[in-house]
Amino acid sequence: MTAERVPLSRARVLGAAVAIADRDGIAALTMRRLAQDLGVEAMSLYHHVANKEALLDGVIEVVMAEIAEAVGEPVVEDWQAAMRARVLTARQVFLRHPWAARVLETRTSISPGVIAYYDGVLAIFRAGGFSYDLAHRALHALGSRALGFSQELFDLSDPAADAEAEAMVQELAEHFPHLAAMVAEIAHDDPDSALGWCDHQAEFEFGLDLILSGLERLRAEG
Amino acid sequence: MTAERVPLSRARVLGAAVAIADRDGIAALTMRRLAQDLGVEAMSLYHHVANKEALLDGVIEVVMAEIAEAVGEPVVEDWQAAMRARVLTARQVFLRHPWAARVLETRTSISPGVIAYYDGVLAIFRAGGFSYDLAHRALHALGSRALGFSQELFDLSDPAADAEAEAMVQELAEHFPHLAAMVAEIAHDDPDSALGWCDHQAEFEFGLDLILSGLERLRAEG
DNA sequence: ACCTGAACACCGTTCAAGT
DNA sequence: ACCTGAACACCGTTCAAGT
Repeated sequence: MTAERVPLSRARVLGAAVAIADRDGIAALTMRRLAQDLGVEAMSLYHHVANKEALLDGVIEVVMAEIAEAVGEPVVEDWQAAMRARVLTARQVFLRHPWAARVLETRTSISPGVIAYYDGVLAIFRAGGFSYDLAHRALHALGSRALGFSQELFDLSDPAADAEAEAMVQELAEHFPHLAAMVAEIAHDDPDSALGWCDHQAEFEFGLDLILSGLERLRAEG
Repeated sequence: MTAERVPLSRARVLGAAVAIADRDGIAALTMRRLAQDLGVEAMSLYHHVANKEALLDGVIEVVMAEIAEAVGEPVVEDWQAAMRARVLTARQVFLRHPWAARVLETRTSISPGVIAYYDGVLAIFRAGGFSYDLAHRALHALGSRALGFSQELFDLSDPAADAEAEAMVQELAEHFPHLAAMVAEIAHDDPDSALGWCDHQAEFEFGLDLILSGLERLRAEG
C-alpha cells in the first residue's frame, strides 16, 4: 500500500501474504497477486522465497510467532490450568487467521515454530508430573486441539449453509431422525462461529476439558 | 483401462477418480487426467459432474458409501463398545484412501453420506442413554475422530521426514530439551504409520478411549 | 443426448536479459 | 545483487460445433 521505495525483504513478503489471506482468503494468495500488492513483478518474489510452498511455510512461521508472543513462557504450576490457558490463547490467534489451520495441515516439512510451541506444551506436562510416555500419548490425544483448533466435518449451525442445510435437514429428517431431533432440540442462536468449520468457544472448551481431565486422571493413577 | 465402449456415467467417473487418487495421490486427480484414464475428452466429464468441486463431493460420497457398508447398522447395546467399533471400522476405510480426510475437510457443502454416518453415531449415543445436549457436545469433542482420523500437526516418527527431521531435532535439541528428551526416550520402531500424518493405531485408540470413557463418566453422572 | 476441439483466463515457474 | 519481461507447461472451464 504505502512505503513504495522500501526494498523487498522476506519479512515484507510474508507480511503482505498474511494480509492477503486475512482480507481475501487463502485462495486469493497467488504469487502474482502478492507481487502486485507489493508493487513488484511476480518473479522478484523468488529472491526471497524459494517457491509457493516455501511462501506458505513462511506464512505459518509468522502465525506461530504471533502465538509464541501471545502465550509467553510456559507456566509450570497447575499443569491443567496452564495447558488450558496456553491452548485457549493460541486459539485466539487462529481465530484471527481462519485460513491458517488448513495451511498448517498441508505443510510437509516440520515447522520450527510448531516445534517450539510443542516443546512448551511438553514443559507443562513434565512440570505436572507426566512421564514422557504419557506426555507423548497426550499429544496424540489432543492432536490439533493442542494448538487451539479442531475441525468439525459438518456444521449444523453454519450460517453459510443456512438455507441449503436447513432445507436439507428438513427434507432428510425422516431418514435421519436422530440428527433432526438433536437439531430441533438444541438452540443454536449464538453466532460466535468464526473458524469456518463449527468451532464455538464453549464446545471447544468442553472437548479440551474432557481430554485434560482424562489425562489428569491417568497421571494421578501413575 | 478396459471396457472401452461402456458409456460414461457418473459412477464410472467417480470410480476412476478414486482410483487415480489412490494410485497417484490427490494432486494427480485433474479433469484432464481423469478424462484420459476414461478414454474421453476432458469436457465430456462436465456432463456427469458440474465441476471439479462437484467431482470431489462425489468422490467423498463414494468413500462414505464404503464406510456405510463396512459399519452396517448401528449396534444399540453397550454404547461405548459400539462407538469404538464403528469408529475403528470407519478408520480402516480412511487408511485405504489416505487422501480422503483432507478432501473431506475442504468440502463446503454438507455431504449426505457424512450426515448418515453421524445419524448412526447419534443412534448409538441415544441408545446408551445420552441426552441430545450431551450427544451434541460429544460430537464436538470427538471431531473428526468420530469418522476415524485425527490429524497430527507434525510427526516425529514420520519415515518421510527421517533424515531431515532427525538432523533438525539433533540440531535443535539444545533449544527444545523436552521434545529431544521425549524423542530419545520413546522407541519409535513400529512402522505402522500410514495416514501421512502420524496416526498410529495404538495412539489413535488411546485418544479415542480417553474421550469415550470421559463421556461415559459424564453420562453416568446424569 | 452426448461428446468434441479450440480457445480463454488463470496458475506456478524457468530463463535470459537488464540495471 | 536484485529485479524484469517474455515464455512455458500446466490448470479449470466456456462455447460453438459436431454426431
